[in-house]
Amino acid sequence: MPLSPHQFDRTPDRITNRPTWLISRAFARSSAILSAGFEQHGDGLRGYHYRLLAALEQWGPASQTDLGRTTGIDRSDVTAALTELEARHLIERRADPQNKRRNIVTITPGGISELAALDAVVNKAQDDLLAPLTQAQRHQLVELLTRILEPTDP
Amino acid sequence: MPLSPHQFDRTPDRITNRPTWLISRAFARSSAILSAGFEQHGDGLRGYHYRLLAALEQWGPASQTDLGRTTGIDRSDVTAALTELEARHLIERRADPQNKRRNIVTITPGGISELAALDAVVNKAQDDLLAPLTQAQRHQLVELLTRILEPTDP
DNA sequence: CAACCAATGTTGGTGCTGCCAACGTAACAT
DNA sequence: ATGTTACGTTGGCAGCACCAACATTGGTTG
Repeated sequence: MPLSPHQFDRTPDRITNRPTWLISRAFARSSAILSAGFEQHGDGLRGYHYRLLAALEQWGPASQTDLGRTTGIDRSDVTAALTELEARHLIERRADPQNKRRNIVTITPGGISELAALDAVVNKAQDDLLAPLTQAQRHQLVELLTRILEPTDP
Repeated sequence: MPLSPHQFDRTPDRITNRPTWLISRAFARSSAILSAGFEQHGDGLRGYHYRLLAALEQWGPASQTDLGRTTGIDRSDVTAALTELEARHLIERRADPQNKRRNIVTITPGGISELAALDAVVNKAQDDLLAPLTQAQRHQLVELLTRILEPTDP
């Protein structure tokens, strides 16, 4: 009885239990939740902008290359995202007197409050995503994912 | 001492310990590993093709809409990916006599052996990705991710 | 039966993310 | 002084996810 609907109520085993598949699905859900949140509170800002603002707020002024390194965003994408942030007066770029090829990027007070708003969005996304897990399980998940990511840093 | 290099040897806390961030990084790693593998054994096939072949091999012939439902791929993307698979004679499309708007998609013997090759790539990707984890931890991770994904199916 | 609505495949387009190549300028190394 | 590296910028590409519109076909309802 091919093509009957109840044949399709689960994903293929070959795929379902594979970490790479699960991670891609988790990422899809996570992205959907985040972008929905960004769209609501959206001044058109997205993940890249959030990462950059967070890095700036946490570490203070930095060059664009350093921002790229710490946020995992390519130099060229950093340039584009910063331009959009600058247009909204959320960051400032000024030339480094010590090194004329370098821009020193600073977060503005407006950027800090925007970051706070985005933080709320991102925090809520964590809860939405991890709703089915207990606190201990959430911690476990973070631990495991961290371990996966750690040894590749250098 | 702003802008000193050792200021940047870690990612911002605000981001680092957040599941959405970790998942996005894990996905990035996973994608990189997979696409590297696909490129080596690549006849230009990518994730979509693998998912579709796997679904067909596991469940037998199906309509495109059903394939989309089970693989989580949009109808329009299913169409495109199947066209590419068909050009390589890895699948066949034929009209459903019972329902003229429907295509019945079948995997060919060539498709099955291609799937086997891709399976090897995907299996290796699991090992590469989860290298830092013990078997128990891998199982734990799968369990946690599955739990996150489950309740949103309906 | 006729009129409407739902499903199906197709086309074409969008957005986000992650990359890479090339360029000019500036700093550094030898 | 020369060559090499770092930096920011521009422009492009690929993969994944998603959406809108359309013609065709099937089913449903008045």
